[in-house]
Amino acid sequence: MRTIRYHGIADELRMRVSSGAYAAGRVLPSESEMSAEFGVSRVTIRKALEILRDEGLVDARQGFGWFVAGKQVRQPLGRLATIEDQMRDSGMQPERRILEFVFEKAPRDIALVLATPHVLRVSRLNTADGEPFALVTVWCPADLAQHLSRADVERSPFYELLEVPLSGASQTIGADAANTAEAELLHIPLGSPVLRCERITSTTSGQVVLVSRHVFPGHRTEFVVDLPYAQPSIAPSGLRLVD
Amino acid sequence: MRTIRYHGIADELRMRVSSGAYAAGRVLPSESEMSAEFGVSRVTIRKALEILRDEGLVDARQGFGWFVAGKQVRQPLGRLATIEDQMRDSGMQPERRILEFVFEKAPRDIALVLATPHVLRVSRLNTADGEPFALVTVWCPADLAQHLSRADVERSPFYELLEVPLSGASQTIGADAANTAEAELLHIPLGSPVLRCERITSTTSGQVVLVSRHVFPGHRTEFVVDLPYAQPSIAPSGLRLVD
DNA sequence: TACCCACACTTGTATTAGAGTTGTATACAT
DNA sequence: ATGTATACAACTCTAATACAAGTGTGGGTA
Repeated sequence: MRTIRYHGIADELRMRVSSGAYAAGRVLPSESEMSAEFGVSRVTIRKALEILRDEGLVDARQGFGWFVAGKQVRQPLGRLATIEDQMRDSGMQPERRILEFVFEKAPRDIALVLATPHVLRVSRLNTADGEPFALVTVWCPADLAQHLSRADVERSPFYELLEVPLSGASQTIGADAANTAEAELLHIPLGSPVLRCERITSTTSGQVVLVSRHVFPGHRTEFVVDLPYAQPSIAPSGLRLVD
Repeated sequence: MRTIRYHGIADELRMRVSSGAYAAGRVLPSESEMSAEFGVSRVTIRKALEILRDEGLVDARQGFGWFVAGKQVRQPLGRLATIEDQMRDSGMQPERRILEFVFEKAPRDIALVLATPHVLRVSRLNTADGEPFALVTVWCPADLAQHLSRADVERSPFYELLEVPLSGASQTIGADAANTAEAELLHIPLGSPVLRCERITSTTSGQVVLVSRHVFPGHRTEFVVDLPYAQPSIAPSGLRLVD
Protein backbone atom coordinates (compact mmCIF):
# COMPACT_ATOMS: atom_id res chain seq x y z
CA MET A 1 0.00 0.00 0.00
CA ARG A 2 1.34 3.35 -1.01
CA THR A 3 1.46 6.10 1.58
CA ILE A 4 0.38 9.50 0.51
CA ARG A 5 3.05 11.97 1.40
CA TYR A 6 1.02 15.13 1.74
CA HIS A 7 -1.14 13.48 4.35
CA GLY A 8 1.89 12.93 6.53
CA ILE A 9 3.12 16.43 5.86
CA ALA A 10 -0.27 17.83 6.78
CA ASP A 11 -0.11 15.91 10.06
CA GLU A 12 3.31 17.33 10.83
CA LEU A 13 2.26 20.87 10.01
CA ARG A 14 -0.94 20.52 11.99
CA MET A 15 1.12 19.54 14.97
CA ARG A 16 3.39 22.54 14.61
CA VAL A 17 0.53 24.95 14.21
CA SER A 18 -1.61 23.70 17.05
CA SER A 19 1.36 23.31 19.38
CA GLY A 20 2.17 26.96 18.93
CA ALA A 21 5.48 26.38 17.19
CA TYR A 22 4.16 28.79 14.61
CA ALA A 23 2.74 31.63 16.65
CA ALA A 24 -0.61 33.14 15.83
CA GLY A 25 -0.56 36.32 13.87
CA ARG A 26 2.78 35.51 12.38
CA VAL A 27 3.64 33.90 9.18
CA LEU A 28 4.62 30.36 8.29
CA PRO A 29 7.67 29.68 6.19
CA SER A 30 7.02 30.08 2.51
CA GLU A 31 5.93 27.17 0.38
CA SER A 32 9.38 27.16 -1.20
CA GLU A 33 11.19 26.95 2.12
CA MET A 34 8.94 24.14 3.26
CA SER A 35 9.37 22.23 0.03
CA ALA A 36 13.11 22.42 0.61
CA GLU A 37 12.77 21.36 4.24
CA PHE A 38 10.59 18.35 3.49
CA GLY A 39 12.30 17.50 0.26
CA VAL A 40 9.12 17.55 -1.75
CA SER A 41 7.77 19.81 -4.42
CA ARG A 42 5.84 22.99 -3.87
CA VAL A 43 2.68 21.39 -5.18
CA THR A 44 2.80 18.71 -2.52
CA ILE A 45 3.35 21.25 0.23
CA ARG A 46 0.38 23.19 -1.06
CA LYS A 47 -1.84 20.14 -0.89
CA ALA A 48 -0.92 19.68 2.73
CA LEU A 49 -1.50 23.34 3.51
CA GLU A 50 -4.83 23.30 1.74
CA ILE A 51 -5.94 20.46 3.97
CA LEU A 52 -5.13 22.61 6.98
CA ARG A 53 -6.92 25.55 5.42
CA ASP A 54 -10.04 23.44 5.00
CA GLU A 55 -9.79 22.62 8.66
CA GLY A 56 -9.66 26.30 9.46
CA LEU A 57 -6.26 26.12 11.12
CA VAL A 58 -4.35 28.30 8.70
CA ASP A 59 -5.10 30.73 5.95
CA ALA A 60 -3.18 32.48 3.21
CA ARG A 61 -3.19 35.74 1.32
CA GLN A 62 -1.74 35.92 -2.11
CA GLY A 63 1.56 37.72 -2.13
CA PHE A 64 1.74 37.64 1.64
CA GLY A 65 2.01 34.10 2.85
CA TRP A 66 0.48 31.48 5.07
CA PHE A 67 -0.43 32.35 8.63
CA VAL A 68 -2.10 30.75 11.60
CA ALA A 69 -5.80 31.46 11.43
CA GLY A 70 -8.01 32.52 14.26
CA LYS A 71 -7.14 35.26 16.69
CA GLN A 72 -6.46 37.81 14.08
CA VAL A 73 -5.72 40.68 16.37
CA ARG A 74 -4.50 42.61 13.46
CA GLN A 75 -7.35 44.05 11.51
CA PRO A 76 -10.30 44.02 13.79
CA LEU A 77 -11.51 47.42 14.74
CA GLY A 78 -11.97 49.10 11.42
CA ARG A 79 -14.13 46.36 10.08
CA LEU A 80 -16.22 45.56 13.07
CA ALA A 81 -19.78 45.80 12.04
CA THR A 82 -23.02 45.49 13.85
CA ILE A 83 -24.50 42.09 14.22
CA GLU A 84 -27.01 43.07 11.61
CA ASP A 85 -24.29 43.83 9.09
CA GLN A 86 -22.71 40.50 9.71
CA MET A 87 -26.01 38.77 9.24
CA ARG A 88 -26.51 40.61 6.01
CA ASP A 89 -23.08 39.40 4.89
CA SER A 90 -23.93 35.83 5.66
CA GLY A 91 -27.07 36.07 3.61
CA MET A 92 -29.64 36.58 6.35
CA GLN A 93 -32.14 39.37 6.34
CA PRO A 94 -32.17 41.38 9.54
CA GLU A 95 -35.14 43.56 10.29
CA ARG A 96 -36.18 45.91 13.05
CA ARG A 97 -39.80 46.08 14.01
CA ILE A 98 -40.65 49.02 16.20
CA LEU A 99 -43.18 48.01 18.82
CA GLU A 100 -43.39 51.26 20.73
CA PHE A 101 -42.12 54.80 20.23
CA VAL A 102 -43.26 57.09 23.00
CA PHE A 103 -42.12 60.20 24.83
CA GLU A 104 -43.01 59.65 28.44
CA LYS A 105 -42.03 59.92 32.06
CA ALA A 106 -39.27 57.47 32.83
CA PRO A 107 -39.43 54.79 35.50
CA ARG A 108 -37.49 55.83 38.56
CA ASP A 109 -34.38 53.74 38.05
CA ILE A 110 -34.03 54.91 34.47
CA ALA A 111 -34.65 58.53 35.38
CA LEU A 112 -31.94 58.25 37.98
CA VAL A 113 -29.32 57.06 35.56
CA LEU A 114 -30.25 59.43 32.76
CA ALA A 115 -30.66 62.31 35.20
CA THR A 116 -33.90 63.41 33.60
CA PRO A 117 -37.54 62.38 34.00
CA HIS A 118 -38.53 63.01 30.39
CA VAL A 119 -37.40 60.33 28.01
CA LEU A 120 -38.02 58.70 24.68
CA ARG A 121 -38.65 55.00 25.04
CA VAL A 122 -38.33 52.77 22.01
CA SER A 123 -39.15 49.09 22.09
CA ARG A 124 -38.24 47.02 19.10
CA LEU A 125 -37.97 43.45 17.95
CA ASN A 126 -34.98 42.36 15.89
CA THR A 127 -35.48 39.49 13.51
CA ALA A 128 -33.28 37.50 11.16
CA ASP A 129 -35.04 35.77 8.31
CA GLY A 130 -38.29 36.39 10.07
CA GLU A 131 -37.22 34.68 13.28
CA PRO A 132 -36.92 37.02 16.27
CA PHE A 133 -33.59 37.03 18.09
CA ALA A 134 -33.66 40.14 20.22
CA LEU A 135 -36.13 42.24 22.13
CA VAL A 136 -34.73 45.67 22.88
CA THR A 137 -35.90 48.64 24.88
CA VAL A 138 -33.96 51.89 24.70
CA TRP A 139 -34.38 54.96 26.86
CA CYS A 140 -32.93 58.28 25.81
CA PRO A 141 -33.31 61.78 27.29
CA ALA A 142 -36.19 63.53 25.57
CA ASP A 143 -34.25 66.67 24.73
CA LEU A 144 -31.67 64.67 22.82
CA ALA A 145 -34.30 62.73 20.94
CA GLN A 146 -36.63 65.57 19.91
CA HIS A 147 -35.61 65.39 16.28
CA LEU A 148 -36.07 61.62 15.99
CA SER A 149 -38.97 59.99 14.27
CA ARG A 150 -40.30 56.47 14.43
CA ALA A 151 -39.02 55.94 10.90
CA ASP A 152 -35.53 57.04 11.98
CA VAL A 153 -35.14 54.44 14.67
CA GLU A 154 -36.59 51.80 12.42
CA ARG A 155 -34.04 52.55 9.75
CA SER A 156 -30.83 53.21 11.68
CA PRO A 157 -29.23 52.05 14.89
CA PHE A 158 -29.72 54.45 17.74
CA TYR A 159 -26.06 55.21 18.03
CA GLU A 160 -25.92 56.75 14.61
CA LEU A 161 -28.87 58.99 15.27
CA LEU A 162 -27.66 60.80 18.36
CA GLU A 163 -25.67 63.88 17.52
CA VAL A 164 -23.29 63.59 20.45
CA PRO A 165 -19.86 61.96 20.64
CA LEU A 166 -20.19 58.62 22.41
CA SER A 167 -17.28 57.49 24.53
CA GLY A 168 -18.01 54.17 26.11
CA ALA A 169 -20.48 51.86 27.69
CA SER A 170 -20.91 49.54 30.60
CA GLN A 171 -22.87 46.40 30.15
CA THR A 172 -24.22 43.65 32.32
CA ILE A 173 -25.11 40.21 31.09
CA GLY A 174 -27.28 37.81 33.00
CA ALA A 175 -29.48 34.77 32.54
CA ASP A 176 -33.14 34.72 33.35
CA ALA A 177 -36.36 32.99 32.40
CA ALA A 178 -38.60 34.49 29.76
CA ASN A 179 -41.81 36.11 31.00
CA THR A 180 -45.09 35.89 29.18
CA ALA A 181 -44.67 38.89 26.91
CA GLU A 182 -41.10 38.03 26.01
CA ALA A 183 -41.96 34.42 25.32
CA GLU A 184 -44.68 35.41 22.91
CA LEU A 185 -42.64 38.00 21.05
CA LEU A 186 -39.52 35.85 20.77
CA HIS A 187 -41.43 32.69 19.86
CA ILE A 188 -40.07 30.69 22.76
CA PRO A 189 -41.78 28.78 25.56
CA LEU A 190 -42.67 30.62 28.72
CA GLY A 191 -39.88 30.28 31.26
CA SER A 192 -37.17 29.23 28.83
CA PRO A 193 -33.71 30.69 29.42
CA VAL A 194 -32.85 34.10 28.00
CA LEU A 195 -29.86 36.40 28.11
CA ARG A 196 -30.79 39.66 29.75
CA CYS A 197 -28.46 42.59 29.16
CA GLU A 198 -28.42 46.18 30.24
CA ARG A 199 -26.15 48.69 28.65
CA ILE A 200 -25.41 52.20 29.79
CA THR A 201 -23.82 54.42 27.18
CA SER A 202 -22.09 57.72 27.92
CA THR A 203 -20.78 60.63 25.94
CA THR A 204 -17.19 61.78 25.97
CA SER A 205 -18.18 64.38 28.53
CA GLY A 206 -19.46 61.65 30.82
CA GLN A 207 -23.17 62.23 30.52
CA VAL A 208 -25.28 59.11 30.28
CA VAL A 209 -27.37 59.34 27.15
CA LEU A 210 -28.64 55.83 26.53
CA VAL A 211 -29.94 53.02 28.66
CA SER A 212 -30.92 49.91 26.81
CA ARG A 213 -32.19 46.52 27.88
CA HIS A 214 -31.86 43.54 25.61
CA VAL A 215 -33.44 40.13 25.84
CA PHE A 216 -31.97 37.35 23.72
CA PRO A 217 -33.34 33.82 23.46
CA GLY A 218 -30.76 31.53 24.98
CA HIS A 219 -31.01 28.82 22.38
CA ARG A 220 -29.93 30.98 19.46
CA THR A 221 -27.60 33.58 20.84
CA GLU A 222 -24.26 33.73 22.55
CA PHE A 223 -21.90 36.48 23.57
CA VAL A 224 -18.28 36.44 22.63
CA VAL A 225 -15.91 38.45 24.75
CA ASP A 226 -12.20 38.94 24.34
CA LEU A 227 -10.27 39.45 27.51
CA PRO A 228 -6.92 41.10 27.10
CA TYR A 229 -4.75 39.97 29.95
CA ALA A 230 -1.18 41.12 29.94
CA GLN A 231 -1.58 43.56 27.11
CA PRO A 232 -4.11 46.23 27.76
CA SER A 233 -2.76 47.93 24.70
CA ILE A 234 -4.23 45.55 22.21
CA ALA A 235 -7.55 46.34 23.73
CA PRO A 236 -9.88 47.01 20.91
CA SER A 237 -11.41 44.57 23.31
CA GLY A 238 -14.81 44.75 24.71
CA LEU A 239 -17.38 42.79 22.90
CA ARG A 240 -16.67 41.32 19.57
CA LEU A 241 -18.55 39.30 17.10
CA VAL A 242 -16.81 36.29 15.71
CA ASP A 243 -17.84 33.39 13.61
CA MET B 1 9.85 31.53 10.47
CA ARG B 2 9.48 34.72 8.60
CA THR B 3 8.27 37.89 10.18
CA ILE B 4 6.89 40.94 8.53
CA ARG B 5 8.88 43.95 9.60
CA TYR B 6 6.08 46.36 10.26
CA HIS B 7 4.44 43.82 12.54
CA GLY B 8 7.47 43.81 14.78
CA ILE B 9 7.78 47.57 14.63
CA ALA B 10 4.11 47.92 15.54
CA ASP B 11 4.69 45.64 18.52
CA GLU B 12 7.64 47.71 19.66
CA LEU B 13 5.78 50.98 19.27
CA ARG B 14 2.73 49.58 21.00
CA MET B 15 4.93 48.69 23.90
CA ARG B 16 6.41 52.16 24.07
CA VAL B 17 3.06 53.86 23.82
CA SER B 18 1.32 51.75 26.40
CA SER B 19 4.28 51.87 28.76
CA GLY B 20 4.11 55.64 28.66
CA ALA B 21 7.49 56.14 27.05
CA TYR B 22 5.90 58.53 24.61
CA ALA B 23 2.90 59.52 26.63
CA ALA B 24 4.12 63.03 27.30
CA GLY B 25 1.48 65.46 26.14
CA ARG B 26 2.62 65.79 22.57
CA VAL B 27 3.85 63.26 20.47
CA LEU B 28 5.84 60.58 18.92
CA PRO B 29 8.94 61.26 16.92
CA SER B 30 8.26 62.08 13.31
CA GLU B 31 7.94 59.35 10.76
CA SER B 32 11.30 60.35 9.35
CA GLU B 33 13.08 60.10 12.69
CA MET B 34 11.56 56.72 13.31
CA SER B 35 12.46 55.42 9.90
CA ALA B 36 16.03 56.42 10.66
CA GLU B 37 15.94 54.81 14.11
CA PHE B 38 14.56 51.51 12.87
CA GLY B 39 16.48 51.59 9.65
CA VAL B 40 13.41 51.16 7.49
CA SER B 41 11.58 53.35 5.06
CA ARG B 42 8.88 55.82 5.93
CA VAL B 43 6.27 53.61 4.31
CA THR B 44 7.04 50.78 6.69
CA ILE B 45 6.88 53.03 9.71
CA ARG B 46 3.55 54.34 8.52
CA LYS B 47 2.13 50.85 8.19
CA ALA B 48 3.07 50.12 11.77
CA LEU B 49 1.60 53.40 12.97
CA GLU B 50 -1.60 52.78 11.03
CA ILE B 51 -2.04 49.50 12.83
CA LEU B 52 -1.82 51.33 16.12
CA ARG B 53 -4.22 53.94 14.86
CA ASP B 54 -6.74 51.22 13.98
CA GLU B 55 -6.38 49.97 17.51
CA GLY B 56 -7.18 53.41 18.80
CA LEU B 57 -3.85 53.86 20.56
CA VAL B 58 -2.50 56.75 18.57
CA ASP B 59 -3.72 59.30 16.10
CA ALA B 60 -2.21 61.84 13.75
CA ARG B 61 -2.94 65.26 12.32
CA GLN B 62 -1.48 66.31 9.06
CA GLY B 63 1.29 68.80 9.47
CA PHE B 64 1.41 68.22 13.20
CA GLY B 65 2.45 64.68 13.96
CA TRP B 66 1.52 61.50 15.70
CA PHE B 67 0.34 61.58 19.26
CA VAL B 68 -1.00 59.19 21.86
CA ALA B 69 -4.73 59.03 21.51
CA GLY B 70 -6.85 60.46 24.26
CA LYS B 71 -7.94 58.40 27.22
CA GLN B 72 -5.07 56.09 27.60
CA VAL B 73 -6.40 53.28 29.72
CA ARG B 74 -3.67 52.30 32.09
CA GLN B 75 -5.29 49.36 33.71
CA PRO B 76 -7.29 47.16 31.49
CA LEU B 77 -10.78 48.33 31.22
CA GLY B 78 -12.48 46.02 28.85
CA ARG B 79 -11.41 43.34 31.19
CA LEU B 80 -14.16 41.22 32.40
CA ALA B 81 -14.91 41.28 36.03
CA THR B 82 -15.81 37.77 37.07
CA ILE B 83 -18.29 36.91 39.72
CA GLU B 84 -15.44 35.95 41.99
CA ASP B 85 -13.94 39.41 41.68
CA GLN B 86 -17.25 41.01 42.39
CA MET B 87 -17.81 38.92 45.46
CA ARG B 88 -14.33 39.49 46.74
CA ASP B 89 -14.78 43.21 46.25
CA SER B 90 -18.01 43.21 48.15
CA GLY B 91 -16.39 41.58 51.11
CA MET B 92 -17.68 38.05 50.78
CA GLN B 93 -15.46 35.11 51.44
CA PRO B 94 -15.27 32.96 48.34
CA GLU B 95 -14.36 29.31 48.70
CA ARG B 96 -13.51 26.56 46.26
CA ARG B 97 -14.55 23.01 46.80
CA ILE B 98 -12.72 20.63 44.52
CA LEU B 99 -15.07 17.96 43.25
CA GLU B 100 -12.68 16.18 40.94
CA PHE B 101 -8.96 16.34 40.23
CA VAL B 102 -7.91 13.79 37.64
CA PHE B 103 -5.33 13.32 34.95
CA GLU B 104 -7.13 11.67 32.07
CA LYS B 105 -7.74 11.45 28.37
CA ALA B 106 -9.59 14.54 27.19
CA PRO B 107 -12.88 14.50 25.32
CA ARG B 108 -12.35 15.07 21.64
CA ASP B 109 -13.42 18.70 21.42
CA ILE B 110 -11.18 19.65 24.32
CA ALA B 111 -8.24 17.65 22.97
CA LEU B 112 -8.59 19.48 19.69
CA VAL B 113 -8.40 22.90 21.25
CA LEU B 114 -5.59 22.06 23.65
CA ALA B 115 -3.74 20.08 20.98
CA THR B 116 -3.03 17.23 23.36
CA PRO B 117 -5.00 14.19 24.49
CA HIS B 118 -3.57 14.10 28.02
CA VAL B 119 -5.06 16.64 30.32
CA LEU B 120 -5.71 17.53 33.90
CA ARG B 121 -9.40 18.05 34.55
CA VAL B 122 -10.47 19.91 37.64
CA SER B 123 -14.10 20.32 38.57
CA ARG B 124 -14.89 22.63 41.40
CA LEU B 125 -17.75 24.38 43.08
CA ASN B 126 -17.35 28.01 44.06
CA THR B 127 -19.25 29.23 47.02
CA ALA B 128 -19.69 32.56 48.78
CA ASP B 129 -20.79 32.52 52.37
CA GLY B 130 -21.68 28.88 51.94
CA GLU B 131 -24.01 29.38 48.99
CA PRO B 132 -22.81 27.95 45.66
CA PHE B 133 -22.61 30.40 42.81
CA ALA B 134 -20.44 28.74 40.19
CA LEU B 135 -19.71 25.28 38.87
CA VAL B 136 -16.45 25.21 36.99
CA THR B 137 -14.59 22.61 34.98
CA VAL B 138 -11.06 23.36 33.83
CA TRP B 139 -8.97 21.40 31.38
CA CYS B 140 -5.21 21.94 31.15
CA PRO B 141 -2.52 20.07 29.21
CA ALA B 142 -1.07 17.40 31.47
CA ASP B 143 2.55 18.36 30.90
CA LEU B 144 1.87 21.88 32.12
CA ALA B 145 0.00 20.67 35.19
CA GLN B 146 2.37 17.96 36.40
CA HIS B 147 3.53 20.01 39.36
CA LEU B 148 0.03 20.91 40.53
CA SER B 149 -1.65 19.34 43.49
CA ARG B 150 -5.25 19.22 44.55
CA ALA B 151 -4.42 21.63 47.33
CA ASP B 152 -2.91 24.08 44.86
CA VAL B 153 -6.03 24.40 42.77
CA GLU B 154 -8.15 24.67 45.87
CA ARG B 155 -6.11 27.57 47.16
CA SER B 156 -5.34 29.64 44.08
CA PRO B 157 -6.98 30.49 40.80
CA PHE B 158 -5.73 28.34 38.00
CA TYR B 159 -4.15 31.08 35.97
CA GLU B 160 -1.88 32.02 38.83
CA LEU B 161 -0.54 28.51 39.06
CA LEU B 162 0.58 28.05 35.49
CA GLU B 163 4.14 29.10 34.92
CA VAL B 164 3.61 30.46 31.47
CA PRO B 165 2.90 34.02 30.35
CA LEU B 166 -0.80 34.31 29.58
CA SER B 167 -1.81 36.69 26.87
CA GLY B 168 -5.57 36.72 26.84
CA ALA B 169 -8.72 34.77 26.55
CA SER B 170 -11.78 34.45 24.44
CA GLN B 171 -15.02 33.74 26.15
CA THR B 172 -18.53 32.91 25.11
CA ILE B 173 -21.53 33.57 27.29
CA GLY B 174 -24.89 31.98 26.76
CA ALA B 175 -28.08 31.21 28.61
CA ASP B 176 -29.35 27.71 29.17
CA ALA B 177 -31.42 25.64 31.52
CA ALA B 178 -29.80 23.78 34.41
CA ASN B 179 -29.53 20.02 34.06
CA THR B 180 -29.99 17.61 36.94
CA ALA B 181 -26.43 17.54 38.22
CA GLU B 182 -26.02 21.29 37.99
CA ALA B 183 -29.33 21.94 39.69
CA GLU B 184 -28.37 19.77 42.61
CA LEU B 185 -24.90 21.20 43.07
CA LEU B 186 -25.97 24.82 42.69
CA HIS B 187 -29.06 24.44 44.89
CA ILE B 188 -31.44 25.59 42.19
CA PRO B 189 -34.52 23.99 40.64
CA LEU B 190 -34.05 21.75 37.65
CA GLY B 191 -34.44 23.70 34.42
CA SER B 192 -33.95 27.13 35.92
CA PRO B 193 -31.89 29.59 33.88
CA VAL B 194 -28.11 29.52 34.11
CA LEU B 195 -25.27 31.39 32.47
CA ARG B 196 -23.08 28.97 30.59
CA CYS B 197 -19.60 30.22 29.72
CA GLU B 198 -16.66 28.74 27.95
CA ARG B 199 -13.30 30.40 28.22
CA ILE B 200 -10.24 29.64 26.14
CA THR B 201 -7.00 31.06 27.51
CA SER B 202 -3.81 31.35 25.51
CA THR B 203 -0.18 32.15 26.19
CA THR B 204 1.65 35.03 24.63
CA SER B 205 3.00 32.61 22.05
CA GLY B 206 -0.52 31.70 21.04
CA GLN B 207 -0.71 28.24 22.52
CA VAL B 208 -4.00 27.37 24.16
CA VAL B 209 -3.33 26.28 27.74
CA LEU B 210 -6.68 26.43 29.47
CA VAL B 211 -10.22 25.58 28.56
CA SER B 212 -12.80 26.19 31.22
CA ARG B 213 -16.55 25.87 31.38
CA HIS B 214 -18.53 27.78 33.95
CA VAL B 215 -22.12 27.45 34.99
CA PHE B 216 -23.65 30.27 37.02
CA PRO B 217 -27.12 30.33 38.47
CA GLY B 218 -29.01 33.07 36.68
CA HIS B 219 -30.81 34.44 39.68
CA ARG B 220 -27.76 35.66 41.52
CA THR B 221 -25.03 36.25 38.98
CA GLU B 222 -24.35 38.75 36.27
CA PHE B 223 -21.43 39.71 34.10
CA VAL B 224 -20.19 43.22 33.84
CA VAL B 225 -18.37 44.34 30.75
CA ASP B 226 -16.83 47.75 30.25
CA LEU B 227 -16.42 49.02 26.75
CA PRO B 228 -13.80 51.72 27.08
CA TYR B 229 -13.72 53.66 23.85
CA ALA B 230 -16.66 51.93 22.36
CA GLN B 231 -17.06 52.68 18.74
CA PRO B 232 -20.73 52.92 18.15
CA SER B 233 -20.45 50.02 15.80
CA ILE B 234 -19.25 47.64 18.43
CA ALA B 235 -22.16 48.30 20.63
CA PRO B 236 -24.86 46.09 19.22
CA SER B 237 -22.41 43.36 18.42
CA GLY B 238 -20.62 40.92 20.61
CA LEU B 239 -23.56 38.71 20.13
CA ARG B 240 -23.74 35.83 17.80
CA LEU B 241 -26.37 33.45 16.73
CA VAL B 242 -25.84 29.79 17.40
CA ASP B 243 -27.57 26.91 15.79
C1' DT C 1 0.39 95.89 18.62
C1' DA C 2 -1.64 93.52 14.87
C1' DC C 3 -1.29 91.40 10.67
C1' DC C 4 0.82 88.94 6.82
C1' DC C 5 4.02 85.95 4.74
C1' DA C 6 7.89 83.09 3.91
C1' DC C 7 10.10 79.05 5.72
C1' DA C 8 10.93 74.66 7.84
C1' DC C 9 8.79 70.65 9.14
C1' DT C 10 5.06 67.53 9.41
C1' DT C 11 1.56 64.04 7.60
C1' DG C 12 -1.11 62.41 3.38
C1' DT C 13 -0.84 60.43 -1.08
C1' DA C 14 1.00 58.73 -5.29
C1' DT C 15 4.39 56.50 -8.27
C1' DT C 16 8.24 53.53 -9.51
C1' DA C 17 10.95 49.51 -8.96
C1' DG C 18 12.63 45.08 -7.20
C1' DA C 19 12.34 40.88 -4.66
C1' DG C 20 9.48 37.53 -2.73
C1' DT C 21 5.04 35.22 -2.16
C1' DT C 22 0.71 32.65 -3.34
C1' DG C 23 -2.59 31.18 -7.19
C1' DT C 24 -2.99 28.52 -11.26
C1' DA C 25 -2.05 25.97 -15.23
C1' DT C 26 0.52 22.67 -18.08
C1' DA C 27 3.52 18.94 -19.15
C1' DC C 28 5.76 14.89 -17.56
C1' DA C 29 7.33 10.82 -14.49
C1' DT C 30 6.27 7.11 -11.32
C1' DA D 1 -3.74 8.62 -8.88
C1' DT D 2 0.14 10.76 -6.99
C1' DG D 3 4.14 13.47 -7.21
C1' DT D 4 7.67 16.52 -9.73
C1' DA D 5 9.16 20.37 -12.58
C1' DT D 6 8.31 24.58 -14.73
C1' DA D 7 6.27 28.80 -16.07
C1' DC D 8 3.53 32.73 -15.48
C1' DA D 9 0.01 35.91 -13.34
C1' DA D 10 -1.35 38.55 -9.48
C1' DC D 11 -0.39 40.25 -5.18
C1' DT D 12 2.40 42.04 -0.99
C1' DC D 13 6.23 44.23 1.14
C1' DT D 14 9.75 47.45 1.21
C1' DA D 15 12.54 51.19 -0.54
C1' DA D 16 13.06 55.41 -2.82
C1' DT D 17 11.27 59.56 -4.49
C1' DA D 18 8.24 63.28 -5.32
C1' DC D 19 4.67 66.36 -4.37
C1' DA D 20 0.34 68.20 -2.03
C1' DA D 21 -1.46 70.02 2.06
C1' DG D 22 -1.53 71.29 6.91
C1' DT D 23 0.95 73.29 11.24
C1' DG D 24 3.96 76.08 13.85
C1' DT D 25 7.47 79.73 14.08
C1' DG D 26 9.61 83.81 13.43
C1' DG D 27 10.49 88.04 11.04
C1' DG D 28 8.94 91.99 8.46
C1' DT D 29 5.59 95.53 7.77
C1' DA D 30 1.88 98.71 8.54
